[in-house]
Amino acid sequence: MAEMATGGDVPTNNTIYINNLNEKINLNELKKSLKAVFSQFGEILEILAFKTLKHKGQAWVVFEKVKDATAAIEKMQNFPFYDKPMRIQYARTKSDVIAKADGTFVPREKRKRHEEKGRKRKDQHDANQAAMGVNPAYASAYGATPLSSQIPYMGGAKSTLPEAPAPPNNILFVQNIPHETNSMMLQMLFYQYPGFKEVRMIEAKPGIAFIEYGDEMQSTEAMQRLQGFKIKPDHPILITYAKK
DNA sequence: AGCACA
Repeated sequence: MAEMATGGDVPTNNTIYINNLNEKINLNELKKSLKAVFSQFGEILEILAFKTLKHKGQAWVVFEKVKDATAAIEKMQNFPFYDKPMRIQYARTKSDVIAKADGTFVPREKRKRHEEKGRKRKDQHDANQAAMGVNPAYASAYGATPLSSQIPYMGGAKSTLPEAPAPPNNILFVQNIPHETNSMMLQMLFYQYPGFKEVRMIEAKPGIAFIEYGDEMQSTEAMQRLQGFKIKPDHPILITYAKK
């Protein structure tokens, strides 16, 4: 039943386990950036990260659907995140949110490693197995918003901007960015289109950014794909060419 | 390196 094609030697799971994360980044920002990075693959139920010795530099991202976790592993493996390549695998065990949703959650006791260990392991294993099938309990509980539905496709029609549009440029000018957005989030968004070079945000001017691509064809493609993208609900970004 | 359930 386990498919081993991706993410190392661990069977598929709703949850991805990420390590080699930059330990200097504070947890809130880290989680926000992870959310920004991985939301493109599907609905995320939860992101967990801890700063304890044993768990720093690691995070768990729980997807509603296993296939989204699979896509995330394939597409984001070794992605340079805060200057370090992410290492991504499936998590070894099912996340509590998932177990709760499919009815297989068994509260775990305080860690005791001296007694009944084998037996508890087996119970956990059985619970995991029991949930491997279809899980209608949570399948419809979350309204995933596919990336495509967030992107108003311009369909070749000229966008009628109030001001004279700038001529094509390999650098894009992005406006209406939520103020809590950081450059890593934007990098994640724009990196997925070919030719991506860099993101530049101006500290003194929140809400805008410049995104550079190798050439105009590439910047144009990215602009069309990400035009109106909502980093935050009811807050579509506006992308134009930067002025030369 | 390190697989959790703040």
